[in-house]
Amino acid sequence: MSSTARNTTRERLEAKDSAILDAAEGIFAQAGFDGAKIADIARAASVAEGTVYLYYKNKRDLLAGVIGRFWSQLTLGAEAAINKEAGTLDQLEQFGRYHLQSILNQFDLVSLTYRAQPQQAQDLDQVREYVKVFDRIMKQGVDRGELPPHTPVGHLRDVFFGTLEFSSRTLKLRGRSYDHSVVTNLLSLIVAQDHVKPASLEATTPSNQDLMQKLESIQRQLKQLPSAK
Amino acid sequence: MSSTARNTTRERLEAKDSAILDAAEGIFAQAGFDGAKIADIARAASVAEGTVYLYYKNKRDLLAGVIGRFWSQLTLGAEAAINKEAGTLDQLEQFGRYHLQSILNQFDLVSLTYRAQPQQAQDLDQVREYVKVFDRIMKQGVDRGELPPHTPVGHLRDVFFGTLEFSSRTLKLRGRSYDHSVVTNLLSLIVAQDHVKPASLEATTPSNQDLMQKLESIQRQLKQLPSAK
DNA sequence: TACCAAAATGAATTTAATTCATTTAAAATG
DNA sequence: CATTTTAAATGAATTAAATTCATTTTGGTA
Repeated sequence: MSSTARNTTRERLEAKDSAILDAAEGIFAQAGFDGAKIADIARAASVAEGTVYLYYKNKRDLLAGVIGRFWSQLTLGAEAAINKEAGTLDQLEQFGRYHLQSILNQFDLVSLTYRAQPQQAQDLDQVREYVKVFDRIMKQGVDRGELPPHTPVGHLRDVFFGTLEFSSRTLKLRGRSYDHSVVTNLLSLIVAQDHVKPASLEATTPSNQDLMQKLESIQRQLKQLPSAK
Repeated sequence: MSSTARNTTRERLEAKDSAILDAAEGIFAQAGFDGAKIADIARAASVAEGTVYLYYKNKRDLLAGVIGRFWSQLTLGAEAAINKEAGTLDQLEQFGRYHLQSILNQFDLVSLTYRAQPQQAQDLDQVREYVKVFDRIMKQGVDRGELPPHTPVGHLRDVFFGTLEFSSRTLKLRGRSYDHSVVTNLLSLIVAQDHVKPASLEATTPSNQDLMQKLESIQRQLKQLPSAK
């Protein structure tokens, strides 16, 4: 068995796998999970029904394959859409725009995401990877001093993704398309949050050190103003 | 046919409908939509399989019945949990607590909500009713002058429900229970935005906290000035 | 009590996922 | 290059579960 032969074999198999995923993605998106028939998917992929089961254990697993690939691609797209040189706020805005646009354009696939994961189990790995894009932006913001060290990233992550997903549903429901004001509003909310300390509404009195940190943060932002596009 | 007889008949039918819904709720919550078998539900409700179909057109319709009843009850509970005399911020906090607690306690049923509604169709009526609880609080806030007239209720609604739902998933995922800080953080986000003014504000000598707020206000303005994209 | 219509039943039907004995194609062997 | 071995593909048969429907039972009415 030459390594060349092995490679072409693997490629052939991967091409077939891809064809099955393509077919499944189309049928799932168009007909929904229950409406999609394995027979239709097999026909669209030009394979026999049984062949689908050589690549995926069952229908749910096939959906997981489709959804996993979808979120992987979304992660790549997000990383391409974010300017690594930009400030935290700009990066958040870029990501927010990209995210909202994507989940609106592929609304059906996003909805199917919830069908891919059994009950209250953990997210698909690929979704977790996607979420990390947000975490990285925030972490960098903290490291750079653009966000306070105690920024509640976990909370803000739920605010960010929760708000955008619910907004996308609202837009779909009303038959409306992408609306940048959704992202703008969300960001202004998070920006205003900038100062909130972890626990309570009655924030502790800022110390002189806090004031100094804040002033330094402002100073850094002022320096970025002219250059920042 | 006397009206008494008609009533008892109707009551008997409603009791059976209720028994079917109870059984279905239990089985659906425990086994998920796909895992739930009509045969099991029928047995749990002490009726024949065919009888279920006299009350509900099909399995999906039965789920819609279960979910609809669930959200109706949630609406009643929410209205009971909110003190009509309290200020807008307090009411929001009461509703936020109630909502997060409820969706955590009944996580399975909430998850099933997405199965009850076909694809990108409109929400179940009962879910819409529930959402109106939020709208009413906000509208009252505007009417009372506790919120500015231009308060973007639609946006804030998506922030509110989106954040709480994603937070509930995060808590479940981590095996954690109700955490009040989620609600507190969400409210502080909305408050910091200057959309909501806390009820009592005492005019005092400017504290460090006041200075901090002023600086942040300046910071927000700076960020919006020239570039901002 | 006898009758009728509504309600209930569960066996039969239907639909679609999944399996598996068989065939076909590809790779290794000599 | 012919032969053997192994992997991949096929699609008819099986299985599981939703849904239907001919038949029976029940409750109300005259």
